[in-house]
Amino acid sequence: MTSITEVARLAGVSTATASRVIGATGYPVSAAARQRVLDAALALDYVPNALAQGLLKSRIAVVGVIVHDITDPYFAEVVRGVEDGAAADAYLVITCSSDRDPQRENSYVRLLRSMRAAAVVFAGSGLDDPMRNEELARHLDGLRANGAAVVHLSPHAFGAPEVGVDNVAGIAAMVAALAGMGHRRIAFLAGPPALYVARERLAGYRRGLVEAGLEPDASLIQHGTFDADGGAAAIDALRAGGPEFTALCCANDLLALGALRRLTELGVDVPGRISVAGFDDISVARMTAPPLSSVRLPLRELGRRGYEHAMRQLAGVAPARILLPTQVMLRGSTASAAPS
Amino acid sequence: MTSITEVARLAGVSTATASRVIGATGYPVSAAARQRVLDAALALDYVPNALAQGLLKSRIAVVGVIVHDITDPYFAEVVRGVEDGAAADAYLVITCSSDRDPQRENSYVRLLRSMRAAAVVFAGSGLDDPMRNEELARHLDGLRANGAAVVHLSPHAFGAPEVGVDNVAGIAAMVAALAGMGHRRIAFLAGPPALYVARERLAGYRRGLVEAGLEPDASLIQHGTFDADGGAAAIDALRAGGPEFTALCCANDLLALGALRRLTELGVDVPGRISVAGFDDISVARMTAPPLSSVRLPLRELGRRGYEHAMRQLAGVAPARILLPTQVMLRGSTASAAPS
DNA sequence: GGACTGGTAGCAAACGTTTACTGTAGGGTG
DNA sequence: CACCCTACAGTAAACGTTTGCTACCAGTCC
Repeated sequence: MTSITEVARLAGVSTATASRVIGATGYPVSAAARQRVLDAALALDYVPNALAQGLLKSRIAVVGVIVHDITDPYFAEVVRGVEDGAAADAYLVITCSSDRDPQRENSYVRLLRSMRAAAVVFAGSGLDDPMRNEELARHLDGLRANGAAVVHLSPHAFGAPEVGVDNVAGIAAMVAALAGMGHRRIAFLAGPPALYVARERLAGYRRGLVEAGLEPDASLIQHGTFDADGGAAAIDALRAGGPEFTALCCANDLLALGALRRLTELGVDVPGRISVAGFDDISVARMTAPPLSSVRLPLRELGRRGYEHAMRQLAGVAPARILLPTQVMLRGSTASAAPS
Repeated sequence: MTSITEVARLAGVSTATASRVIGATGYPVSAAARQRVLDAALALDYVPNALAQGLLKSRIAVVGVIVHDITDPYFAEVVRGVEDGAAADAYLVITCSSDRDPQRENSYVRLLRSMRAAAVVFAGSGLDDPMRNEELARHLDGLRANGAAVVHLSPHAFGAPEVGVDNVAGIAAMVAALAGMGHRRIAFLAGPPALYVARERLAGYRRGLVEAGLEPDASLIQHGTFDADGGAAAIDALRAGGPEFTALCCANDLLALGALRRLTELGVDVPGRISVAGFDDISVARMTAPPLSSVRLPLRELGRRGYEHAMRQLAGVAPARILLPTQVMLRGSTASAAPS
């Protein structure tokens, strides 16, 4: 493991000079010495020790991303976006799948603190859980005390995300689109009530209904887990409950995919009998049959902007909050309401 | 940013004693001193500096995973598996999406070397590209010279994976299953010819044909990119070429999903007219209509075992190679060959 | 009573960098 | 010629740990 000391020795200079050449600082070094150092570094296959550098700076070129589960396409996209930004600066990205378990999340944050990660990006939504949030608050303070940047990409207990997505407008736009197709009874799969992002989306649904002049009906709203199984279960619950509806709007794509699968199993014609719409527009949405109508979220961009926001924080600028726009994508899973 | 020095001062002991308490080494410390140190650490919210520890050990508790693209469900699963293993040891996982670009891969490996990552897991397959492989060989040597463990999860230029999946047997089993349904003309979407893993899967296809007593026919094999667009394009090419076939076996699920989508667009009945089978069994496979028959790969386990293999390398044991078994999952996209 | 032993504790070096500070030489300026 | 400034080079301290070595103390054994 070659160190800068050996490079300096081979080049016949002090470690200071070697460091100044390698680090490409502006400090003046004679052309001859510079060349000798460069040659030596190449000959010895010298790679600087980031730990030593980090120790000195109390910060290493690493960003942690806390996600629910990297296996969830939503988060994979976001992480990729963070990576895109990071790669440009030679930063590395640490992925932390917390499964929304407060304990795991805390232990990840602690590890990131211990390695002096330059920034921590919370990709997922916060959970309304006083116990958890108190502990989280302590950790956030700790992170910031360590000089790390903290960025949220979803609403959380302590406020709005620094960089986020306009969930309310997005869902409202989808509801408007469905209403525009003649749907009057639009059910909603809302996900877990404790998840702040799910609440925002529910609010978007309500706003969409109001704007379309439709009557809210609590029996049309189903809560549950935020994944495909939750979507399937919600279908069963809705059908058991008996409310009539011709369209189903979902708080995310996984719910919609699960609902779609269950409806297909039950022999319900989509979109003939029921239109189904998702939210997030993960890449799978295009691959189902029928392809899923959804609301496109610029997830990769969200990640990249989150990274950039963090870097600006580190640079001392306090950047403005950003809400990225969404886009309704109508595909085969939605159609005009059948004339009743 | 509290250091162990402050903890020691508050506890009224030397840093050595504080370190021995915090580090939970076996070194004897009196109960009184131990308690004072613990109290001080808690009061100051002390978090050890992993950079300083790493500097001393020339190694930090971090594993890098080189993937093609974290957005590809195959790799997301593998990364999650690595995370599962790592979490148990309080290791962190760095995700590196190289897009199979040699230059990006090399720069990631260099960064991982610079931070003295304890291990690097290459999740994706190698590419038959002499230039690239020469440079990669240098980096692997560098990694090992740094004392890092190196694990491959797919075949690569320098040999078989330390922990892998039985691609040949897997595809052969699927071909056998299709043949068992009466299919005699089975086409194959093979992916990029330069990718070692694609070659293995092609070999599995050939072996499956031979074992089923079927005639190989080069016109039934389509190469292309390893994603959904590649699958769609391959369908067009096959249909333009005109060879008859009743079943389509794909070297991975993304190819199959793209093929399925294109066939649906073209109004071809799946599985009535053509059976379609994928490989990998990513979670989306269950969500398409019809649900995709595929070969289940224990991807998450692959990642976890890869991590464990790396840890054993670090511990000085030279563990045996492992080939994980696969499982054919028959779903709605495959059916008996129509009597011709 | 002296030597030894075992349990604790601390000193200080080492890991690989960066950088403030000091030093030196040479050239320009008054 | 004296002075100062600039360009370059080196010394050494500092970052926060861990750990080998030494030191102290109280028993214990002969």
